[in-house]
Amino acid sequence: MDYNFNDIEQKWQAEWEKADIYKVPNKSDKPHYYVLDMFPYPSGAGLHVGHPLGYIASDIYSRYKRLKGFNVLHPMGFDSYGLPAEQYAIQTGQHPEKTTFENIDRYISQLKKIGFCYDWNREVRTCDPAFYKWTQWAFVQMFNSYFDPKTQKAQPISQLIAEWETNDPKWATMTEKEQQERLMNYRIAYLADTKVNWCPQLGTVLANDEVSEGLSVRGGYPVEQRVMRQWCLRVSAYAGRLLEGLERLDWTESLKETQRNWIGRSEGAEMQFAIKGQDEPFTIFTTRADTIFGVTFMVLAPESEYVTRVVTDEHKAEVEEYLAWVKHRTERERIADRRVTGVFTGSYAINPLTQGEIPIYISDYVLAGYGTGAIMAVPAHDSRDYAFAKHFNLPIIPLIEGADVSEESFDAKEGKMINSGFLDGMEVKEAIQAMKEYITNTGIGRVKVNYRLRDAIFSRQRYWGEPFPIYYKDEMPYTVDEKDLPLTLPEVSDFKPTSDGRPPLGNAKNWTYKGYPLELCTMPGFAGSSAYYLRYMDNHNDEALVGKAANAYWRQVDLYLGGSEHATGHLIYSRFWNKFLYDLGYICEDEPFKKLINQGMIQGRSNFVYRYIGEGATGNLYISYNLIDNPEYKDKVQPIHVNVNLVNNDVLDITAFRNWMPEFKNAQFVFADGTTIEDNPYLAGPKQYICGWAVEKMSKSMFNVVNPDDVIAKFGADTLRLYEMFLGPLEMSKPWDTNGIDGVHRFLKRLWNMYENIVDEQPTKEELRSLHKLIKKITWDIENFSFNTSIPAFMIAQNELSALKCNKRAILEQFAVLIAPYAPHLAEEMWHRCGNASFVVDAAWPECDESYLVEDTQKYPVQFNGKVRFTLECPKDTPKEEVEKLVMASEETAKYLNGGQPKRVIVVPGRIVNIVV
RNA sequence: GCGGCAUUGGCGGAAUUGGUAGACGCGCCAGACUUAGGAUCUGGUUCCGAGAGGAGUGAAAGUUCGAGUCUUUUAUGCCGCACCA
Repeated sequence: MDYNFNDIEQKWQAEWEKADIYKVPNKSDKPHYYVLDMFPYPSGAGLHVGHPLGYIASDIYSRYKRLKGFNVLHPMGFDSYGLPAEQYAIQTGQHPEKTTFENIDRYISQLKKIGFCYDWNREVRTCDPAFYKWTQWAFVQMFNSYFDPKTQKAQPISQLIAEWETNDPKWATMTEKEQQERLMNYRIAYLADTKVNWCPQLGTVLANDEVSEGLSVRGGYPVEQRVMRQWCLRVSAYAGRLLEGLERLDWTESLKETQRNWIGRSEGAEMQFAIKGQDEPFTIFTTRADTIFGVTFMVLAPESEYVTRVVTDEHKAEVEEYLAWVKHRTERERIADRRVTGVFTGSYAINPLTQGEIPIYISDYVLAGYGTGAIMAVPAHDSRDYAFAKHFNLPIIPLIEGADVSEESFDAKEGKMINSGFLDGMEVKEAIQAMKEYITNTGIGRVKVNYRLRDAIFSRQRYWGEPFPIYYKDEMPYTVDEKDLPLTLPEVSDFKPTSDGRPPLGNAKNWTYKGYPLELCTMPGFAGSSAYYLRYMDNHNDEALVGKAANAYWRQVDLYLGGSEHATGHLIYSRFWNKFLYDLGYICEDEPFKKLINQGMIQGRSNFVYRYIGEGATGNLYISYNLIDNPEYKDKVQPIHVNVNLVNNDVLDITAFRNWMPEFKNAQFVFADGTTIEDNPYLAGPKQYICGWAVEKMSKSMFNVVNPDDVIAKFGADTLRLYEMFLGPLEMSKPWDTNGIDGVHRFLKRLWNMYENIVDEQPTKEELRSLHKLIKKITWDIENFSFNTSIPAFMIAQNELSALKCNKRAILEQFAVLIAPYAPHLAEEMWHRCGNASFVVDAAWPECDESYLVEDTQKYPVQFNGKVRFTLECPKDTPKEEVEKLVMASEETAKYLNGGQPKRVIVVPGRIVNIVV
């Protein structure tokens, strides 16, 4: 009986679709469970074999949960607004909607072939007006809300207005524009002049997580700093809650740590320093208030608002020159070039404790966006201050006993304080505490918590994104009425910016609302992905993002699977977005994703041929990998990537290679045996050309991309699913190596062959033991997301049952259920072969009966000094003392004791015996 | 610099509470069937050694009757953050 995976898979996929068996109701007596995959951005290249890894794992889990009696929500959709489609549109003139939809269609067809149990009735697309209506709606809510620091919650901004109307006489006297400007300082979605990452090549600003080392993540173009008026989301207000919420999440420690770093909480103090000759003091932030006796200068960020106040006339020219120089530097230059730079302002601050005068400098090592943009410099105990002090010859006062600061600063928070007035003799930690109390009591400062997390810049000067539901009246923004949402993306004559530099929406006709101009920017990629998981719960609801009942039923994502590259972007933004909706009472859970697993990256496994470039090279001769270290070829070959699809088990398909590209048409080879003559390939094997290999990123340019469609055509979706899991632990990154796939494919064939003549006989004890061992193992594996170890367990069980010539329905039927999450098509066929008319998806997960696992005898490995010498078999539940007697009486023991006496005999019941000699 | 994760045969990896290291698969070797094999089946395959035996989980030390697993030090690789005061 042939394993005709093609027929089996197509047949069942059609049956499932016909019966709509993956449709999930929003109401059920069953317990609910929500399994979510991070939805993909449908790129033009289609899926490669790395993409479905997480989808397969979550599919196994979903199917398992369903078999366990849960109502499982397992949806899929598409993150379909974004830069690549628009860049492509600019290059080709094709509408991004067209290419996006084509890509989505391709993704869907690829995904469907793999046999996932997605409820496609729930599909969402972020570029669909019915979806982005709710993205815009959420933005309007953010515009109309403020963050109340007392309750640490978002509140309607009407409350703030009401309070000002009653308690702030100034409010009534303000013009509408002034009122709007004031409100703008409170709104959760607000307009502000901010320093942004401007990417000239992309023609847009980018969020911090979209920039890496001064280059755009998408495209790798240079990014520069610019001040622009932008929409921002007050994410930073939620910093404390975002940090604290991590405690309650079942995420990996490394991911939580990444988020903690990104949020960057630091506890310190704000302190006021008087400026000599001025009335108004200025404020600095420090985590080391204890070092105030060692302050020898102050530093302001170049963009600090204090700068104009402290610059004296004599230093004005010099300062302006420095500020101009700083301004022209790009982020990239600053990162690359960390020379100490700075300029003296001419002013002096007064140390509030010593009353000493300390010079005020400006330097770009102090960041305007963090703390107050001003610091007190303690060169002895901060390496950055130290470098600055050395450069400008400023004094360095050590504050910790025994610290040698002649060569470098002593940054550690340990040791006894010296030169520090009333702090002398204290440990650093005590001193920090004492100083905090001192500044609080004397009023020269206050204890303050600072976060590194910045507000999210939310404007993009692009076309292919959600339009802002905002229009401008008297230059102030107002929201489009909710009844008029969605505000649909208009057609434009050109996807590029307008000739006068306005964003592409400037090319749209009649882009107005109530006669006023609409916002020209669109929202960033993360807008649509920030609440999509809520929309799946109730995606056909026209009245709300998610209906109360649906949300109360599903509550939150129980299991979220995706790549770790979203640790600081998407996973921060959606937590923020979720908390905001929670505050306003639209949803019932404060955190969106209860448990989160990052699947590892699948790397490519590249293959190489070695072109001979030594003496007399024709450029047409290729040396087999096993020979390249021979003296005659060593250092005379050049590795060339070869398409991995032309290679099998590292053996090159010569004909396919010659046909691959014109330059290889006449390729000649030195084969593995050292000869160049191509003999009849049917004769005596090794006329083979062996390719070298390396693990690299999976990419087109390395010719190591493997398409799941090809794998499915050759081996079937079930083999693909099993093999992806078999590769290794889900969370590890690992290379895709098609070589091993035969093993699992053969296993499925052998399994399939067991279902030929099924009989209704009573299973034997051995058969039941095999089955129940398997039930126990697979259940444990799935519960613990250890999918890779299930495949060997199936193989072992199949081997055992096949050795027992098992063809009993009672066993084979259960086996089919167990393997159904992994290989759903084959399992369905096997299930039906056992005589079932229902779908295996609706079967019940088998329960392990431990009584079948009990063995009659117990094997004890017997160790001598920790080394196993032999095993002793004795009846089950032999008492400890009895086991010891049996061991000591054994001939083998006498042999290894060699006449000596054991010092000690350790018997661990049910486990092992160790004899110490 | 800070933080997280990893390191086990030729390769991917297994070992779930400290208890027989190398399961399972690939590859390789031998055999069977075969005109043929990139098909199928059987056996072998950590290293050294003919064997008895010895060594062995990146390295070093420690705890223990017993360590891949626990502790300390250290090396290498991957990932994240990084002038955040």
